[in-house]
Amino acid sequence: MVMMKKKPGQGRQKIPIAKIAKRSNLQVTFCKRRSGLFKKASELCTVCGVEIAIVVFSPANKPFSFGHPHVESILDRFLCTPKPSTDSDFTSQQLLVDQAQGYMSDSGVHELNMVLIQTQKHLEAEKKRGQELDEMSKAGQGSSRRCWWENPIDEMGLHEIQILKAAMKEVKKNVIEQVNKILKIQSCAAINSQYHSSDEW
Amino acid sequence: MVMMKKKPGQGRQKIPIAKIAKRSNLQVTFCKRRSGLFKKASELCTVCGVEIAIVVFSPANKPFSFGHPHVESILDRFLCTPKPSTDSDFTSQQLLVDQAQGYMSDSGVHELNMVLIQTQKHLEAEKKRGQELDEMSKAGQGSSRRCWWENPIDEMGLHEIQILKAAMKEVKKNVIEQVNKILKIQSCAAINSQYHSSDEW
DNA sequence: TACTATTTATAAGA
DNA sequence: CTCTTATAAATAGTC
Repeated sequence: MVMMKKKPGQGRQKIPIAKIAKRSNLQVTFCKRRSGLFKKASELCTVCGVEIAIVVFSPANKPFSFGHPHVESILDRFLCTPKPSTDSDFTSQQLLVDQAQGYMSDSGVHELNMVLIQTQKHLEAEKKRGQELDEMSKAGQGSSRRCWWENPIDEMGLHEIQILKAAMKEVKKNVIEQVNKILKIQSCAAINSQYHSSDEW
Repeated sequence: MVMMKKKPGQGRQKIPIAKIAKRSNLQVTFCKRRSGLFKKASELCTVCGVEIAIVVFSPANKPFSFGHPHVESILDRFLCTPKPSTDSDFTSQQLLVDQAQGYMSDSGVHELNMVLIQTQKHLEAEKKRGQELDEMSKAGQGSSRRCWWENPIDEMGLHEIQILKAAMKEVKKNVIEQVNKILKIQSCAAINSQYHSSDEW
């Protein structure tokens, strides 16, 4: 920090190594450190050009989140990524982008990158959609021709109804995701069409 | 930090306020700052006794994650929590552009093209697979089959109808919101970063 | 919220 | 990756 004046304050005290603070300080400390954490994340995004999502539940169980470019997109991507890892572990799913560690640069690279990014988003969407269709197909091959949750509700038992109720939020989320996918695909297709006319890139 | 010796090193240099680093330093910087970020998160967990999950995609698109107690439990909880869409969120529309122009722009055009082509091939494959699954799903359903929400209402009990009515109302509202949001973003041709925080605990 | 004394994080270099 | 060092940045305690 920048210091301009000198006053006999006591400054930052010794390190309370860990554990908990008293509740009077807990709220202040949480706010400060959460702000600091999000700032660090923001800097990391900017400096290194990466995508980060942070979810924090406050001492009062209030959700706080940071995300660039978008919390949910990152979480979706992460949750759809095979990650046989444990917490704080570093998994890696090498994407094709890794092969693009090049040296020379040229005009039009920016446009290419934009197209690549859009295409990869499109790919992710298609992959996920494929997985979902896979699950639907798998489920439809059971003893019944249709999924259990597609049955009329009055044919369900109490347990199924409860599950359905609990699943409504999931349904809502999935609908929203579908809309996002469609829109992404449309925008991607539009951008791609601009470049498909060129034979060589 | 503890200092015991003095040598004419150059120490921490001035603040590269933001933007991007050159690729030689990018990897190192990313590792250092990611470590620092996770450490900060860990401290926040311990000191304030809260739950935190962080997901980071590296410059090479490798997923890194931190979570206490568990990443997925926190993400699940967050995704199931009604999201206040109009919290204090800041947007940095330049981030994606900067990212594309910076980190990836030193990739060769040829390499980028190769990556793009491969990605598009992959995309086509996924699309085709999705269509096939779509056909299977459609065929398996038959004419008598339809989505559960398309079932005649008189097959449902009154209580279930009320539940579904309320739920679908929610779905509709959220979908509209999401669509408007996405369209707005697309019209700006920018991707924004979100910073959701609740003022109350 | 602001300020300050300190602690902590980290950019470069070896 | 690890270690060192000088310096930038975060923050605990206080008002």
